[in-house]
Amino acid sequence: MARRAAKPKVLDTNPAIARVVKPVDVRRNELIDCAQALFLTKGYESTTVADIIARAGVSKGGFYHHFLSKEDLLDALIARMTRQAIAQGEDVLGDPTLDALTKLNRFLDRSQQWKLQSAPALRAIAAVLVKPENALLYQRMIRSAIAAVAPVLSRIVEDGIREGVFDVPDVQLVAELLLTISFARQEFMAGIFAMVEAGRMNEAVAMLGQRIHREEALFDRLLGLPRGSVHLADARVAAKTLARLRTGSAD
Amino acid sequence: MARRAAKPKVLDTNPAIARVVKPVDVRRNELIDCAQALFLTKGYESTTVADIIARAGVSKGGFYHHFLSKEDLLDALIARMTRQAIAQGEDVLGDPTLDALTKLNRFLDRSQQWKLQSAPALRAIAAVLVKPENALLYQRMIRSAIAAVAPVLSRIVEDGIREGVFDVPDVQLVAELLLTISFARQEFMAGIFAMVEAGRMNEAVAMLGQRIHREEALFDRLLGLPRGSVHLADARVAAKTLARLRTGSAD
DNA sequence: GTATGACAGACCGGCGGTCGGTCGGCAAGT
DNA sequence: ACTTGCCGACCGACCGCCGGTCTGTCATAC
Repeated sequence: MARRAAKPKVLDTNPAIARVVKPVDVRRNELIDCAQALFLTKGYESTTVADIIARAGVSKGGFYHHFLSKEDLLDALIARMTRQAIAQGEDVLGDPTLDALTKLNRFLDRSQQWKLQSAPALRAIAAVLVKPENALLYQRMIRSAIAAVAPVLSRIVEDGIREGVFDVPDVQLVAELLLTISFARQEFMAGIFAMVEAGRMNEAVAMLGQRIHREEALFDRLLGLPRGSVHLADARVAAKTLARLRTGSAD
Repeated sequence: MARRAAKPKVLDTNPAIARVVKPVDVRRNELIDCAQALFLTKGYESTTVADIIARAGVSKGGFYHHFLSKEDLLDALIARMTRQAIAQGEDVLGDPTLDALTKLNRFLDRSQQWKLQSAPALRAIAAVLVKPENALLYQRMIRSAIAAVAPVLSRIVEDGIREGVFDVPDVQLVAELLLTISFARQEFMAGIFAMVEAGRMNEAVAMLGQRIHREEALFDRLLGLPRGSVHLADARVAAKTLARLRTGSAD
């Protein structure tokens, strides 16, 4: 029997499955939601568009009506994540009464807070993201985040220079470096999480604390600040979060 | 006609195509050679194993006899490149009469020399590597290179600390940062190359020179050295290389 | 009613990977 | 020196699956 014989003459007449029509934004976001959940658990390459549409309850045609390709969906996902990320923490920047160093520290504290409260999710995400097969996903996220946040950081640094407190040779470069360090921390954290799950809690806490202090020193240096100016994160709080993480893990 | 009917009863009897047998190392390296050439021109994803075997004159079966998968071949390629990279420049490190700063500068100078003499190839490679579809290739190369070179750099930095000249909070972290900066330069260079090809040579030279000076300042700072200690690259030489690149480009 | 756009799903080409089969070259037996 | 036998390098038809296309259908707005 030839393959092409079964031309779609009459289809979609199945009354059991009702066709649901939704506003474009809703459908788009539903698809992005599903994709996000799948990408961050199975990885980008391993997730097929069949997986996505199955979870979203949409057909292939529906999918490609909203997105040009699988990668186009990834773009949309990254864009949404980036938008959400920069939305929070804009208020800190707007306050003109704050000096640059305070702004920076508040900014760092803010992101620390956010990381803590979403630590369980981040643990899983970090584990997936570090896997080599997700290089594309990883790179896109980081580049997009850097592109979005670097200008914000640059503003703060420029303020600091104007105030005569910061001293940096290249604002843009330093801002990107600071962010690069922050993202490199993700790989470090993947190791820490592994350690915690292996039961070597004390060791993990010690390493994390040390890392934080050393990164702070690096930040100070890069920004031309006296030692102890930048406050990256509280080591005790971080330790507590790790402890909470351990009890929360299912395996 | 059913698909499976054409079972391979008798095959490979075509006398026109002789079967060539080669030593394993030779074949493996031939395949890696072809893959390298293709990956660095077409990109990793766009290169199919059909492309590779066509170029190498080997069958599918031959390919999978030597490699477990396309990614396994990539691993082998990266490993070979890394091996070659660390092979050169080992002599600098071995010289015990040199102080750490001199070693570092020689090390940087050495890699600068290498980059200059292979500039045309690097231009093409940079253009391909920066494309998002090659994220895997890019990430693997960088990670492998960092993993290989970081210990070498760390050694130098540790020597410098022992000499009381360098002052860094975290040797490993700083070494990785230095390398990260160096690799981030590749993206910067892609922009410079584009500028050169657009005919804005003066602008490109100026930007490159500025970048070099600023990176040097950053290196000094990260290593706790007085300004002007680290000599990354000669701006004039770099400018000349750019000029040579322009005439050498085919388009 | 009718135009429009959201959605359905059979289909396609091509990809990475598999598998039964083939044959060159070396070494042991004579 | 000639045959034989074996091993592993090599072959290529085939497979399953995946991203993407295309024809066709239906809900909704006007």
